[in-house]
Amino acid sequence: MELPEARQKFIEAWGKLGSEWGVNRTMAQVHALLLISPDALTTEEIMEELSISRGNANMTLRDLIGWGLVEKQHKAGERKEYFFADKNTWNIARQVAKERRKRELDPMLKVLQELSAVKGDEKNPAYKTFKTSITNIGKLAGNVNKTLETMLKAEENWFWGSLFKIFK
Amino acid sequence: MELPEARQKFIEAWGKLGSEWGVNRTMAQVHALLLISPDALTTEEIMEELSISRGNANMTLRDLIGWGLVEKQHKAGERKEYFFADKNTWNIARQVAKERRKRELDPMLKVLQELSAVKGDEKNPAYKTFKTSITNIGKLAGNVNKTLETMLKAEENWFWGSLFKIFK
DNA sequence: TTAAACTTTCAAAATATATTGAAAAATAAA
DNA sequence: TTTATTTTTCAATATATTTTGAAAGTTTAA
Repeated sequence: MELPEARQKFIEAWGKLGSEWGVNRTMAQVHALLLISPDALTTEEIMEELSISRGNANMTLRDLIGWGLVEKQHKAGERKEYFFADKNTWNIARQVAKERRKRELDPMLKVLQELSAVKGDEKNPAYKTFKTSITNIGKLAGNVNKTLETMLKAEENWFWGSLFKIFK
Repeated sequence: MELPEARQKFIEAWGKLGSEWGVNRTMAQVHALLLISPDALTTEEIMEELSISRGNANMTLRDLIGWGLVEKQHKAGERKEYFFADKNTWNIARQVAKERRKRELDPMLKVLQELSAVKGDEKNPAYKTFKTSITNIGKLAGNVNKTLETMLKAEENWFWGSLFKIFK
């Protein structure tokens, strides 16, 4: 397979994966494009390559910057902005984990906390089941949270190395 | 907080979380409802409680069964079907991990495999960057895959225990 | 059989999400 | 300042996803 076809396929696959994980497809595709581009690209180039509008490109790039996956770059003597993606997959994974924790896990833990204070009659099966489920989900979420905490602090080698030492 | 309000809040929160992770909101809500219900419910009861149509309830329940999260139950002398969710959070997590791996990670690994065979000129920066990115993403995906493999085989205690032993 | 109870299907409608594109705003050189 | 360039905004539009509901299908009991 030649490069242009391979690039196209990767951009498509990354976009599809993103949409399966609740990430806007275009955002995943812009990220994919930047991941395989050696140099920073202009909005214009991104619009061109992915056939998307200026507005879409602009918003998507801001989102990617908000996720900490892309950075602006300016070049000396140039008016326009260039965009560049961190290509270190460990950084990417950590950044995504960090943001999703903040946006989704933290609020969920808060809700579970609130819900665990529900009042009711211990003899009521509906009450007992509710409490048990909430408690168990809370424990799982807590474990996930602690693991993410560790992951965020860790170096890549150490993290996977430790996992594999244990998981044989 | 009293039980009815708490139930409502949980169903809402679970639905929202689902939609952030690419799961149809209604599907997550039906799952939530069954998770906090001590007994198996009929389609009728689910429709009523969540104010959804028969068609929607039926399709959603089939999906949940397809994900291995819900089971049909029949009661002696009854015509209609009852639906029941496994309440063990470890089973739920494993089931979801297993299905998503099959549906998303496996196909992605296959694509990355194909793409790593791209032909090109080692002197071309676009080629070099592409190859490096694909290789690195492939390595990360491989590590995730191995970790999931271990998780799927493991008992809950062993899995988290091992994580924490290492992660202090 | 026949009929009642229940489940499934799926085209149409409703809703939600993403995208466009042109105007307005911001920025920086002349 | 004025002008040219670039970025941002956002109402309108397009697209994608979800939901409905009624008809068709299936199952069981009489």
